[in-house]
Amino acid sequence: MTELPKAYDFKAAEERIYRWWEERGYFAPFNDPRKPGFDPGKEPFVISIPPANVTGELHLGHALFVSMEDLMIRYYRMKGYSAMWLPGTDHAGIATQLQVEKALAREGTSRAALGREAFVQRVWEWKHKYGSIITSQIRRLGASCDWQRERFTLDEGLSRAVREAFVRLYEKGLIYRGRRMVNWSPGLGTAVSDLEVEYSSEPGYLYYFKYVLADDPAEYIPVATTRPETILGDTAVAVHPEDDRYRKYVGRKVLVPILNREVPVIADEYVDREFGTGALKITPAHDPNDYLIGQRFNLPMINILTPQAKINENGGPYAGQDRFECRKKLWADMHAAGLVIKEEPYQLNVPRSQRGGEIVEPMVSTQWFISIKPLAEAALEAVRDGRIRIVPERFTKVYYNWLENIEDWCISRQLWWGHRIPVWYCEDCGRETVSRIDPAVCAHCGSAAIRQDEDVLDTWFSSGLWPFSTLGWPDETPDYKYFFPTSIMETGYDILFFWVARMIMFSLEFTGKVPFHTVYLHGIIRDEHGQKMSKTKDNSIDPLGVMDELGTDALRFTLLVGSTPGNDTNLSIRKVEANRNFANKIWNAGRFVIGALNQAPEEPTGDPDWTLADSWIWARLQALVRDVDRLFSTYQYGEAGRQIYEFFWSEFADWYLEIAKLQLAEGGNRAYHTAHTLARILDTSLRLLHPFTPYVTEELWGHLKRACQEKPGGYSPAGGWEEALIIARYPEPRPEEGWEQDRGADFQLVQETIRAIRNARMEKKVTPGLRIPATIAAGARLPVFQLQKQVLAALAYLDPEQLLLADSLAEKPQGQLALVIGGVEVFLPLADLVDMDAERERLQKELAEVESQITRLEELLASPFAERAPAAVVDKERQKLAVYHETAARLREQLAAL
RNA sequence: GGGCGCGUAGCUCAGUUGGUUAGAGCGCACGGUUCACAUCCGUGAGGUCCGUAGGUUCGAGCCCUAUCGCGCCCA
Repeated sequence: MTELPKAYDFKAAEERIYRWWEERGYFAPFNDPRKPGFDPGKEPFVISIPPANVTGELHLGHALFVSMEDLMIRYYRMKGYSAMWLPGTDHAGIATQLQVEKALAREGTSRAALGREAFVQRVWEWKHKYGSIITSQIRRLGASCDWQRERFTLDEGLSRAVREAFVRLYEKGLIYRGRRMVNWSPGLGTAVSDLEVEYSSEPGYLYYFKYVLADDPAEYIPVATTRPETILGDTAVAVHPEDDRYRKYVGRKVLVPILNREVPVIADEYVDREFGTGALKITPAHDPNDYLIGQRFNLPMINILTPQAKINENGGPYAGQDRFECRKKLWADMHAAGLVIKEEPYQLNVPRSQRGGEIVEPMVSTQWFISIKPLAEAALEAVRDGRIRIVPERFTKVYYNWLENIEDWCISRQLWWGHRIPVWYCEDCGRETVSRIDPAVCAHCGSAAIRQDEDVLDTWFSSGLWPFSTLGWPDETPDYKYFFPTSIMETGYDILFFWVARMIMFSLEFTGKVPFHTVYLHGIIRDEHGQKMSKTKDNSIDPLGVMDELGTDALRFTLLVGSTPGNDTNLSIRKVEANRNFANKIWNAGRFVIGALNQAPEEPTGDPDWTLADSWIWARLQALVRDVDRLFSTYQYGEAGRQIYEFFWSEFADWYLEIAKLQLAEGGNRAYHTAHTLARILDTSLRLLHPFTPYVTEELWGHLKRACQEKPGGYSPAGGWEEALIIARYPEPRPEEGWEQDRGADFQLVQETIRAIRNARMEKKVTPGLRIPATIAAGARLPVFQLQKQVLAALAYLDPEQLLLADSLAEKPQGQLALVIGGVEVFLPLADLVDMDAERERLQKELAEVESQITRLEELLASPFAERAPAAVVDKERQKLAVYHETAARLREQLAAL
């Protein structure tokens, strides 16, 4: 028999429990294809973790997805599935490379100085040193991942998968290298994909200037631009073919300002006559739309920028200047040359790099691309035909929309950290060798003078293979055969395109299967007032600090219960505090139950004779189990958590525990069966709660189990105790037995009576703790009240000696406070406290309220409602009306008696 | 320009397939040293029916239309 501490000490418990779970092997699937006795017929439940950046640090986004996925995996594990949650990290090409470069800069050296090989070596060292920080932080959240199966995108196996995928796509002609417009990040010195660019609305200017006709210096076409420096790369001026203002110029030449290069005036439908001057300068090398027009008209592309976004030799006098410096200088020179018309303030749509936020330049560059349309088609079909379901459903539309309008994906990055592109160029014959294993010679001419492409692949390319590459693909490993396709992909809606869509495309392409049957999308965590958390706003919450302060369970429960599918969640410390209190509530209710068990009789002395409270709490528990089951099956995890919370605190702790105290005090058979009920309700509650708050429930469950086992008298559940709560069976719903409604109604009446008396005591300022007399006229409910006399007396603070129960009273007690609860009347002799006038007023007010309800219901029942609505609904209203009638009658009697 | 979400108590949010004048936590007011818990217990106030206006229906916070405000995604 151990004394539990008064408050739940999560600090002492969490680490110990986590270690114990892991050591005992509970995180591994119980049915493991790598182990003897494996049964391929048992259904697995599998989640692959969204890989965290290997150099990242835990933030609330991690905390949310880890909590969600752990909730799912624990639930299905307890439901008896062979649950497997595969953890891992990705190499986060840009982020990691930047971190290491920063470190190098502090040491006074640089990537360039080190050279490629040494640099990559350095990054690996970095990874080995810091790479486990994020995973250890994920562990702190209680994540029951199968760490034996942990993967990293640059692992040998996953690298092989990347290689295989690349080669297959290349051989199918779906990967190509080309000179095309890409988004260029000057600071990073690499191309980025369309998705990695964010557009922000910022104030700027629209610059109006003159494009002078080559053959007539007196004439000009007015043109407007937001980026004057791109004038240097102009190769045409375009106007709308039906624009009368400019039609006459089409086919003639104009002079590029300052450079005086001759460029044609062309006519194209694309030009918006309303915008600016209605004439458009065309810079095919530095604007995506101009690029398309350039191709249509076969215009030359003049690149004016270096990779660092300085003006190159094509910029004439401006060569060597930074892009923004050039903007100013060029414009000043045009001013001086009389070419400027005006500037006006204009709201720009500035493309910025998702990482770092610098302005991205559209630039023509040679890169590798995937022809994505054929893959997209298959991915669309998989969702359309229901093989994959997206939760919440509205995101399917977003998914369709993106895939239907998808552009080829630029997959090469000018970085060193990542999967190097497996293409070798021959210096002799000039052709490409693409190979699964590094070639020694050119596949075409046999020359040894080959060199590998310098670039690496977009990190998302390897992430796209994640659900199957982590299971051994391209090999048909036992893991792959059993665990793939996985079950649910749980992640944020912000990476639906980046990751989810690409996994689906790749999986269908390479494995022929969908990677998962369900996509569950969660939202973003914001601060208390819905603001996005950011370092600059100083409103971010550090999950590690919260866990230190308030416990992991509190944080998890807050995130889980506070979020609904697909919606953002506002988090505040106050909420976490409230849930820390909940964890403590669980703990203390558990302490009470365990204490009760310790003192309870060893053996029953007879069959159970269930009290009203016993029946009620049991019925409520079973209803809860049914609700939770239903809610889990529809992904309403938050609602499930709320309902368990509500049950545990407001019903079990607030009511049943209080009544149990009385029942335990009776001793004997009643005490035995009460303790038994307490144990069963607590056990079931802990099971229900475990996926939400794993630590406190596991800890307490262990104590409960021990306390039960110390008693020989059968306090344990029918099926016996499992080793640990994490692998215990989740409560299964069972149908109602028929008695629940009536017993529930009886108990509710008792509750209402107690509340009414408490309220009256409060209003009349009766000394707390003073036991007062009472008379109750319960009518037909008399038997219920007779049985509940003790409960009533205890919870409403009545004097049991002076608690009179009757079905009706021949004469109303005089000068007493009278309460009406349905057909039940309660009289409290608070003579010196009762002001008759005030009483009359109170009763009249109550009566008026009840009468208005009666009128409302009578009208309702006289309306078409009575015939049109289902009988059960009508019946419910009729019963309500009957109760109101009774209440009104009692109130009138009392008024008359005053 | 297209699409989506949100707008419910002072604050932050829940609200099963529409069933009948809505709930929680925090906050607030008042009262509590009852042997599980002050990280607590009890009582209460607070929404003139759920942004606004219409509509469908016997019945709408939940469905439809329009409109206002806030936010997001895509172009």
